[in-house]
Amino acid sequence: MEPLQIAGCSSPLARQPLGADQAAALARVFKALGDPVRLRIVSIVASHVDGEACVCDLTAAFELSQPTISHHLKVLKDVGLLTAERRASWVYYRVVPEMLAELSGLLGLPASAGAVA
Amino acid sequence: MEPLQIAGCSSPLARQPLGADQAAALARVFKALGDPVRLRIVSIVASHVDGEACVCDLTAAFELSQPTISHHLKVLKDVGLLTAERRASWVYYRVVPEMLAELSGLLGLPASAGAVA
DNA sequence: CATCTATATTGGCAGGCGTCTATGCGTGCA
DNA sequence: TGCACGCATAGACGCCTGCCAATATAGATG
Repeated sequence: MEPLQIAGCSSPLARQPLGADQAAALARVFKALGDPVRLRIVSIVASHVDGEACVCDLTAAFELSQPTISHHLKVLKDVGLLTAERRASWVYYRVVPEMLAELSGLLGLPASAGAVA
Repeated sequence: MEPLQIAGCSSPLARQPLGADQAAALARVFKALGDPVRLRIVSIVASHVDGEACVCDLTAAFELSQPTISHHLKVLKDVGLLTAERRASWVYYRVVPEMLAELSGLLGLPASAGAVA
């Protein structure tokens, strides 16, 4: 279960139809973001001090069980959106900026393709 | 089932933790993109001549039944990623550039937060 | 080693999702 | 008016997913 290898698909969606393989790889990432809790987790981690947060920070932010948060973290890590690092008793998660940038660039339009004034 | 109202959340994910409501609204859109077929549909429509494609163009691009394609189109339309317009016997779909731009801006990092050369 | 804390894994369950076939609806045409 | 075509909807079925309680693992501490 590799974290995904988005070859050179930094071009916008509108340039040419996505291949089946690229679409499958990208869909995994979007699906990971397609959950309110996971979206908030990414946001919390990204906006946290030093860009990292431990699991205890996250469990405190939701009314969900610790295993559930751990599960969501695993999903986000598996698709390459987060990385984990253990320090002492705590595990700190960080976002992978390149991955967000990759998605952002993919969705980004080729300059004023339909932008309303 | 309104197509979503992403108020003024054009700021990057990392600025501050997403509220539960914003996260729920955004997750709907990402979830819609979290399917390989739908991702390819968006890409095909976006890259098609005149930026629009009819259902027949899409059914031809997949080895899936016509109702399945129609279902995916409904999902994409419901979250506001596509619009539909009937002309004669055909229904033409278009992407909503503002929606893609919205997502792109949200994922976009606040300038070189970790961009590798 | 015993134990406590922090996190991960397992297993189970209810609900959601993707797909199909069958059918309905709207449009163009003879 | 009737038929053919393009597309949407309805219903069914199997799989995936999100949630939890229970348990396992890893590190710190005594």
